[in-house]
Amino acid sequence: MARITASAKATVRERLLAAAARHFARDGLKSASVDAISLDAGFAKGTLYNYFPSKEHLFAEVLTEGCRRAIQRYSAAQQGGSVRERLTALAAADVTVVREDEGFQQVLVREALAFREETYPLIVEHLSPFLRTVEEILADGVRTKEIRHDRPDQELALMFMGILTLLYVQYWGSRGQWPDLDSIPELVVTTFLDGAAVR
Amino acid sequence: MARITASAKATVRERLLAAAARHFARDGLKSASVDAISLDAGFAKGTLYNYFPSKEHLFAEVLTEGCRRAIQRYSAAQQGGSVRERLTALAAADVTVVREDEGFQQVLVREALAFREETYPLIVEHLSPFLRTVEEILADGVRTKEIRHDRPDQELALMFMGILTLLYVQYWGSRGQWPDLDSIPELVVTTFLDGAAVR
Amino acid sequence: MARITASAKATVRERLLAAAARHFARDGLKSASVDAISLDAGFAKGTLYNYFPSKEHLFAEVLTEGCRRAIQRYSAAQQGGSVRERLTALAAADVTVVREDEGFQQVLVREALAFREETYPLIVEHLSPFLRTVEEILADGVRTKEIRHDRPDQELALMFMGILTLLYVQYWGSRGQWPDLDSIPELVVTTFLDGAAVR
Amino acid sequence: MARITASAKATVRERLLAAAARHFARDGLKSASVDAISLDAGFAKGTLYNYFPSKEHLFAEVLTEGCRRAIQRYSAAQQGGSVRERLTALAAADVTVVREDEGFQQVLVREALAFREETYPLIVEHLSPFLRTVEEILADGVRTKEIRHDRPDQELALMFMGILTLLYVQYWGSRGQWPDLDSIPELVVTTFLDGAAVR
DNA sequence: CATGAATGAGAATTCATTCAT
DNA sequence: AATGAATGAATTCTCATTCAT
Repeated sequence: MARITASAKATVRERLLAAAARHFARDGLKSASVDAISLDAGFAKGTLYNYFPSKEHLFAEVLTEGCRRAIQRYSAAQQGGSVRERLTALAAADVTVVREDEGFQQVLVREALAFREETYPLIVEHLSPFLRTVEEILADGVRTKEIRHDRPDQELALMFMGILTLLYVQYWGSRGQWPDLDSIPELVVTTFLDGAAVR
Repeated sequence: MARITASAKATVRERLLAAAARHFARDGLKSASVDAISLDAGFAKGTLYNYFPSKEHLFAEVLTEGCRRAIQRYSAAQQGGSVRERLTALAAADVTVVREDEGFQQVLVREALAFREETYPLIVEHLSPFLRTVEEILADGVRTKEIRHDRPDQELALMFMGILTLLYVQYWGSRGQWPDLDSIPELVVTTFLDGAAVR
Repeated sequence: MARITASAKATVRERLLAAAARHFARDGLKSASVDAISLDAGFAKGTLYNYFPSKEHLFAEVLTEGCRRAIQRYSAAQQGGSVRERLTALAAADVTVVREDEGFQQVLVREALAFREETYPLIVEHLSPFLRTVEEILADGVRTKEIRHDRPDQELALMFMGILTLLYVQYWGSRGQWPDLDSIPELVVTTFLDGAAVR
Repeated sequence: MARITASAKATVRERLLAAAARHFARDGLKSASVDAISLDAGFAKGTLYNYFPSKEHLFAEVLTEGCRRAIQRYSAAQQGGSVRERLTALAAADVTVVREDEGFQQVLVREALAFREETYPLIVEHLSPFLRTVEEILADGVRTKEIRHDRPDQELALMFMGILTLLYVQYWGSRGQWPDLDSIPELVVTTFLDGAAVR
């Protein structure tokens, strides 16, 4: 089966990555089995090693690929409108990505919440553009007096992303019971902006 | 007075559990080593099996023990005062517990965020008393018009607990950089009640 | 099976080493199977790893143990007598060791002839006392005019050891046809001292 | 004139054999990699299997080819002159072959010293013409009283070849420190004929 | 009870070999 | 004829668990 086209190779690679994402999302790095991943992708176990030198490298590639795809999250953020509108749009873009790449994004979220030495830099690299986008929106909001200025933008941005992450976890954990993906953008924004207190 | 019993010589079982909590918190269920746990507790590895039938049982016991200890979280909640005061007190009590039993609480949080089939019931069992306490406070708040009534108490309570958990994760992940434990009660309450928007 | 006596542990270790020596002698480092060695020694495959951290370490230990036992080779050399008598005695002592530890000595000889980077230092360490003993005998012989002085002692000593090694290899290769072990001491000495030419 | 054909463009098979000889000489049968051999020869790994059915067959072919080339060793032996002169000429011819085909000859020597069942017949087949040539020279020498008659010609011939082999091993092992190739013919003859004893 | 040596199922990884292109 | 992707048997090594002492 030699002389396969470059695109065919890329397809195999993608199938392996996708299977790996599913397994890592469900089982974590340690518990996921290389054999099972390969088999799940439709190949014998040896095949995986023609594409990735080790389980750890495969995991890193899943993370990287997840990040690469997630770039759309923040690049889709629109420029104009109120802070509420822009944050909602950002969250909506994010939800779209998550819906399409559930495995990858689960792995990202799991790693983000685990804070492991080995993957921390990768995760930070992935999160920071998203965070910066949020910070910019918030900074604009402070200027327009939409956002309170008694808490640092960075901390607020972290909270926004945290609440969003939280809702994903809740979504995955409840198997879609509550919340569902579609309601997440509004939920995260109202939670973040308005709080629970009566005004 | 509690201090007297607490300082009493730890039983073998408790030492094993504490060591297990530390290791599970750091390494997770799969990566933690039975051998290392036993050794860390000051025993040979065989000893552990005189107290727990398997690694999985040990993990479950750590979870259970963590829950048992965490009961103080919500039982310490005071009855009177404003919603803000009561939620702050509840969070403060929670922080106290976390500070004392960091390993156990990390394991709980990690499991809570992973939503694994095997441990889900245990986690829910642990969370529900806490959640119900929050719900009660919020229900009181709705009655006193301190809390908005356009969102179900249950969902709001979940968000409160989620934000609290988030701050713990952020605390552990940043190695105490931000936030520190002491600032968490106020942070969670203001985030939850007030939101980021200017009023 | 805990609380085994120290001597029982040593026995297990020795059985593993002996089995390893047999297998390494026959198959070499790469082809020998850790599982087969453990099984051959009468243990399950995992047991070997309670005594040696890796196949390479095991191999090194076999080499080291072979060297340790081979110390008798040269320490048994008598002081007095003619060069011929002393060399014969040295070779005879060597043959005795080889007869008792055939596996170990085969591994040593194989490694000595392979000159691999990894084991070269160990081999040299093992050979040098033997070589020095030969050199001393030869130096005495030069003084007493028994040995020709037109070739460096070191090179002559290397040749002596080489011829001895050669005879072992020939013995193992011919499966004892020629030479047999008993005839080796005289053979090596007459080959080394007298040469094939008529005088 | 031989040089013309020799410098002719090597066929694929010959390039593969040459690469294989290099790798087998360095790494041995087991550790050498089919992949690396093919690549080293300038082909993809599949190509090798168009010429040799298996790694073992390839190894056997390297051995056979080494033997075929080594025929010059003994065929170059001159007829006239003293035993010393004839043996020196034989060794010199041998050294020339070794110098040109180092990889092949290293594989041969390694195998000769390992005495493995699988390759023993091949090795013997290769050695016997060389041995017979030596035996003939020695038999002539016995007749002319140049060679002692108290030891069988066959054993003496084996020792001569053994000492020669030994010097090659020592040359390879010391990376040319001692002896160098040029000095080997005289060394082997003087060691073999004269011995170390003063006459 | 505590111990820790022995166990062996299981996991990651290697690599000679096959075969479609 | 050359290629190199796919294969899967084989191998090393890990570690939870057992159990004799």
